[in-house]
Amino acid sequence: MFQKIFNTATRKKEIFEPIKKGAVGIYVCGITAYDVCHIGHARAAVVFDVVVRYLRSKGYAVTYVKNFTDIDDKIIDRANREGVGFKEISERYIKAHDEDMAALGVITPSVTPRATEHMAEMIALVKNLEEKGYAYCVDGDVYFEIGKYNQYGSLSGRNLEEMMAGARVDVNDKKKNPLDFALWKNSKEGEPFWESPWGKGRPGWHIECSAMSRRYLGETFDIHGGGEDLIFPHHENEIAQSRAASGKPLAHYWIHNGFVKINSEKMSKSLGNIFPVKEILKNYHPEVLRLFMLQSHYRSPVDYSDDSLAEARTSLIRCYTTLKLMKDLKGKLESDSSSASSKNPETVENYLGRFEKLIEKFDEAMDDDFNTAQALGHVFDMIRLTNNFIVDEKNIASSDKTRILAETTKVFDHFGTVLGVLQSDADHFFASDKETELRKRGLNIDEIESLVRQRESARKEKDWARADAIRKELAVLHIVLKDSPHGTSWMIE
RNA sequence: GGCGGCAUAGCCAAGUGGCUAAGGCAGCGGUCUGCAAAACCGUUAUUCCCCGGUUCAAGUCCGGGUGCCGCCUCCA
Repeated sequence: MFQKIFNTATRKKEIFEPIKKGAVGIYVCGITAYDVCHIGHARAAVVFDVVVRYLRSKGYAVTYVKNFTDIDDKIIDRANREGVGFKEISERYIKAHDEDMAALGVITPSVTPRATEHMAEMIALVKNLEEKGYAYCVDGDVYFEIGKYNQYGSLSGRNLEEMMAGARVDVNDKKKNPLDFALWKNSKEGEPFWESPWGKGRPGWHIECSAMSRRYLGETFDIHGGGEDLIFPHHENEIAQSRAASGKPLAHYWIHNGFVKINSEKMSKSLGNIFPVKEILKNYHPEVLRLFMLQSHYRSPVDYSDDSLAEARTSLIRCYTTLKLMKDLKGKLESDSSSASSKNPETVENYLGRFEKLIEKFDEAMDDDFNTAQALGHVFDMIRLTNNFIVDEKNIASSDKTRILAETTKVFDHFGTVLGVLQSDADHFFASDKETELRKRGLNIDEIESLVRQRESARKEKDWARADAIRKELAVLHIVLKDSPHGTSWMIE
């Protein structure tokens, strides 16, 4: 099957053809390190994480570059407000970013370049543009002259007249055209600066991505990604700079992820509805957040709310319940020496055949522009099928069970590796979930366990009235009990 | 003002010309259970915002309307 990708540049799904067979170069715009990561950053990170994971699972050697913007107005502002150097701010938030990403199970990109470590490349690029006549210097600022570049607007589907009519562009009389953008900025008194042919200054925002993608992936590479808000002006400007400098296309495929809304509203500082990743992860297992995001297509907006995460948690519990059943059955099989044969040998082949089919369907969904929502549908089909097998288990010979279990494990490994979920041991997952829920609800584990023990002794004495009274008491706290021959376990609903 | 997107069950959400409109959550009936929970089985959209059109065939294409949203300014 071919990999299809919706290319923002053409607004169509296209068949993906890498420049170099078997290899993929992908550049994604990372964060500006001036604050902690919020759920929007998390979505972008998870989306491209899954893209890279899937391409790798298909055998591509993927070089994934995600940058850090570590010098910029907002970083300087924050440093001034706190009375510290800009480096302290950027270091702090890069570190926080790395912690969040690790917690979310996001695989570290192949290269994570920082703007400040590529000054020479940026200066060379700006110089190149100046020499070619695409850039002009005014008072130590260098601007890109869009009038000299006739393809401006190709990515975002705008033309110059429309944008001029829009008129909401910043007023700056140094520029020949209001849409010209800064490649290099003269540094003001007290601001950090680097020496350059235009005097002391610092890079404009867009130039770093052009310089760093070129350094690590070449003049033209396969995929460029980012949030949909970056289409204009950031990516438009990147294309203009790079293409003007090299005469070649910057990237063949442009992928943009949709936004996260909060309770149906746009997330914004003024509404005060920014959710830092760290806050969310206090209340939910990271895979809950991943599952929540992957249940929608990456280009659609997702609407974050407590209810929607709670729902995703329930779904994830369904998955881990099955993984736990598998684990227990595996344990049972190891100490089982019976050699009875299966009642219906064809059912065994039937299971194996259907597992195979689900892997194919999963991959087909992922091939179709990374349709994780559809792929998850097949994951849940696999959950149901595995549960069927577990119900059916008594009729199947041990050797066949072992075979089937090995196969289910393989299937879930594939799904889990691609989506970055189901990566925990089932018992660990439930333990961590229980801990999180207890903390969130302010419940005391000792009290609960004491009641559970009291109920267990009541049950031994067949004092059902007492047992049910305790069940009811715990139910008020949203605690659900599960009796089994080996004792009673509980979890929080 | 310009550009673009979305509208599918109680909720979330796939599906972009053709077998029975995925999947999750919630609900209902059943099996299992001392009672439950989990799991399983069955069930829940004669229909995809509205009106017209194209077609043998449309949720899916075209035209119009209504509603919601995003971008055009730093933003994942």
